[in-house]
Amino acid sequence: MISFDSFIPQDGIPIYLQIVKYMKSGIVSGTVASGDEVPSRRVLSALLGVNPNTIQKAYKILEDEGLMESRSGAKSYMCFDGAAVGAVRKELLESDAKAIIISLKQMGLNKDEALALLETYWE
Amino acid sequence: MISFDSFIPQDGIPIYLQIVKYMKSGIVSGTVASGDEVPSRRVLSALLGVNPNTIQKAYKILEDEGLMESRSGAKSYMCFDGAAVGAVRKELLESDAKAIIISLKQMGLNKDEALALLETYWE
DNA sequence: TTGACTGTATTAGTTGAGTGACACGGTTGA
DNA sequence: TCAACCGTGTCACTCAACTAATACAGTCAA
Repeated sequence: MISFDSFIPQDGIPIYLQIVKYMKSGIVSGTVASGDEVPSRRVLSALLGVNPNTIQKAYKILEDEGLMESRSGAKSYMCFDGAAVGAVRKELLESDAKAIIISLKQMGLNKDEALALLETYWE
Repeated sequence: MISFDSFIPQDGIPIYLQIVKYMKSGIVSGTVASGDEVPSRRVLSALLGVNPNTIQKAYKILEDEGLMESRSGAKSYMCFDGAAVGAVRKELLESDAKAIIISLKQMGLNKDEALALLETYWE
């Protein structure tokens, strides 16, 4: 069963997108494996304090992207191959790096200052 | 007049929040000074390709936070002191660093890998 | 079969963003 | 001086996206 212990919601970004990203991050880091059982819509919605439909929206995206399988009435499972992992990894790294660097550059930081900032706040 | 040349819109985040953050980043980096004239709602909306009301929403927030002054019919100007700059700087660094590190940690990267990622994509 | 779980669909409320109109301030020229 | 005009900020209305509330339908084990 996939764990959502380290899921940290952020303001200003749709929850369902955060969930999609969290799952993809898990795929990349290896904490989410193909065949893993996924928490039901209701269980996860109760855990995160949101509506089951919000979870459904996230799961639907993962299903449409071929990373997950759902059957009406039955439990849902992750389902992907090695090529998919590579694609997701590339997608996440590029989008994250881009967003991060935009933020830091707009603040007028140079590369060294940015690296120092990450050092400071990492823990 | 404040420049928006280096404003880069991002998907999934409300535009008015991005504008607020961009202005605050400018305050921190020194490209935006107290007394600087602010582009009118219409001018900036045309420049960014969004609606004047979206700009208005961003400006309203900056005004409510005491960083900007607007008078009906007249031009708007930035207005803040040194203490405000320090507060905004702290706010931005903490929120950005937090968001960045959440993203990277969820992907299972350790500190060294995160620093290497930033090096790679900085340019 | 039955009951408790599962995924799915329909509907409504809140928030972001677009369209248009109004009201105020400062400049210009008679 | 003063009236017209243009740019400015502000507000009310509308549409779409995100989230919530509720009801419906399928699966599986006892």
